[in-house]
Amino acid sequence: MPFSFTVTHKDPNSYARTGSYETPHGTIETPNFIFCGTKASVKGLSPQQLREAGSDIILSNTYHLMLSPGPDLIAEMGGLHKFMSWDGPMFTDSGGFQIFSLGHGGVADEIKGRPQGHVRPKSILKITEEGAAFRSYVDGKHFFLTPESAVDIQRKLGADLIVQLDECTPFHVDKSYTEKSMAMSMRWGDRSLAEWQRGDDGKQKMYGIVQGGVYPDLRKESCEYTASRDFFATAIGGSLGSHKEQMYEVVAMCSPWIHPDRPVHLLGIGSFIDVFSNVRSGIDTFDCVSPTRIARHGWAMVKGAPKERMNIRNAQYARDADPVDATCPCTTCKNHSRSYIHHLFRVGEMLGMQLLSIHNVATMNRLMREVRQAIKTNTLDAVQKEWVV
RNA sequence: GGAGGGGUGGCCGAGUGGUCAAUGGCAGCAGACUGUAAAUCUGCCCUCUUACGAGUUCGAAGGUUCAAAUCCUUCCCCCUCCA
Repeated sequence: MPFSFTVTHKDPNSYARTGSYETPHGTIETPNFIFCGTKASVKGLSPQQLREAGSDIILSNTYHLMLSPGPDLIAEMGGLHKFMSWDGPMFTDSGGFQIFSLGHGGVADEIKGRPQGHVRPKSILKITEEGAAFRSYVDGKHFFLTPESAVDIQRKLGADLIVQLDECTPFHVDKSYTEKSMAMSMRWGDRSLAEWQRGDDGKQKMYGIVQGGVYPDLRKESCEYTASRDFFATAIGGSLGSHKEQMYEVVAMCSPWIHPDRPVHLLGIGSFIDVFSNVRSGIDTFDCVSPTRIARHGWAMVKGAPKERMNIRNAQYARDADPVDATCPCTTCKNHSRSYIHHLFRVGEMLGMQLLSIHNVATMNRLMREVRQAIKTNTLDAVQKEWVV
């Protein structure tokens, strides 16, 4: 049996749990973190470096790979695992997030009403019942992504875990739009599932996505929908609110209604505090661009630091001979000083971004290891205090 | 010796009578970033002030003018070309 999910321990006081998640490319322990390699690359890191930093599973994106190099090319090259030389478990996102982000900007832009003035041409053209029409930001060519084509592309990419197409609903829409959008995502879910079942070769399993914005009744309805269908796993998506507390509420309002035997993924979330909070709502896997993105922007994630991190570009680190985090076992912290990495950022050497990416990836992996251990030993509160001040 | 060009805020470099505390870029100081169109973006960046605002600036010193970085005079310093 190439796929299975087994809950190995349940926290008596919350929905928190540990699990063992088996895929054709290996078994991972949960809760775990899935690193974003959107365009078949976790930016700045080789698969070997990811492994060395303790990573178990990575993710790639249907939309971006559809534009370039195209699913047929990847299939011709032996599939995404072989193409990018990652032999572990792999997840692909469906492109649902791009329906949102290419139409509305990023999460922060959308929630804050896009105050930064930085207008990009919209590259999403139209969303209809049939699917979403895009104009490629690469060459302007038109693409039409449907639930069926999203599954077909993901089949050609060949990740272990794939996702139904959904519309990632923005925050700034009213309830009736959110409800209509959710209903369409459900129909897209059925179509995705039908297309997946039609070509099922036993090598992939599919996630259904919970939508419903910040509304408890809609979230419940969406959870019940995914649970009633033959998805292997559940992902929580869509607008999770305008601030962290609201996000935790939205995830928590799903917990009672999500299929309890299936793995649960929370899409796009990944700070320390977010992991602790959402694990208690039963989240088994997370993914987030933040660890690798903020690394490229000079931020090191640090256990127990104020705001969970330090800005290595700050002048105070120019002559600091200590490692980024003396308690961190990663190769960056074992071999390099804050002073050196600060210097690399100052002069724009890409090694700086790479060293911090290694550190942040290793730190997320350490976090997840400690969270798993904490759940098993019922010490989640104490471990959280070590990580989040 | 002759002819010409130029000296602007840490650097490069606009501006050639008022809308100039002075465009830009770089450097500097901070910040944002959550299913990645992100090695991106934002703010600050003479002094004092939270801000309003005030005070000193455009090689130096005088002068013309209601008003000068911009015009005139002298001086100092740099560069190019011809000898």
